Amino acid sequence: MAIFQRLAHGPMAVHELAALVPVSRPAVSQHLRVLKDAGLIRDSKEGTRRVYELDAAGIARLRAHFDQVWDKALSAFQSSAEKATPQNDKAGEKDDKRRQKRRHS
Amino acid sequence: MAIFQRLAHGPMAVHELAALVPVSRPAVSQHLRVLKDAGLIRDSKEGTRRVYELDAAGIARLRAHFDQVWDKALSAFQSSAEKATPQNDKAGEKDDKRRQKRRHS
DNA sequence: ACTTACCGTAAGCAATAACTTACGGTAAGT
DNA sequence: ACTTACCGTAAGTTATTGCTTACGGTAAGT
Repeated sequence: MAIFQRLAHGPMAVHELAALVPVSRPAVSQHLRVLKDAGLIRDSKEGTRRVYELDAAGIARLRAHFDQVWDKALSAFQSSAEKATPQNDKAGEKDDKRRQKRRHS
Repeated sequence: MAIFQRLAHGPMAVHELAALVPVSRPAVSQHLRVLKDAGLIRDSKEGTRRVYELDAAGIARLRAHFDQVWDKALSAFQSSAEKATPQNDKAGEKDDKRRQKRRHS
């Protein structure tokens, strides 16, 4: 996470990243590897260095996945809440705006 | 996660939940404890049973936190990407990058 | 060509997380 | 009162994660 947040400030090489976190350089490489496998970052060779940067598409994808989880949880929650108290289901519609889905690019 | 998603289908008692996941009942209890400490679920005594259900406010709170992370990452990424390609980057890019070779650390 | 700078991967180890069994405790049925 | 059903917690074990050191490999400077 700390590594990910650091990359949000701009592309960086591995040894620069390693200087900013309290772990060794190979450890940073390993973190970068899982982030890359997850599609959240990309890398490019630049001389003997290897520069990593965020991958906006991958981040958007993960974000959409989480949004789906939250939406499903919240909508199912309120439908079951209505079923539990069938007499007041009119009072349960107060959060219309929260159900409004976020628009992605 | 599997336990959380199950609770999205409606409130449930512990032993019911345990029947749906491939772990023992105490393990489910421990997971529920973590989720409760995180404010994502609530529990209510119902006879000898204990029924758990999602906590909409806690979920919304976590969702907001994640949204903030994504927003920060994507916006920072965009600004740095614009700065990296103000016009055509073939001309001066190599020089610029090489210049900060071992300035740090 | 050799040396330097950077990097990824493998192997081994320590810390942590996740699970199981065992136990005790409360509420309801008989 | 006893029994049954349900549950949380503690203790101990196993699996997973996260890190370090060690090594080899490529690109650039000399």
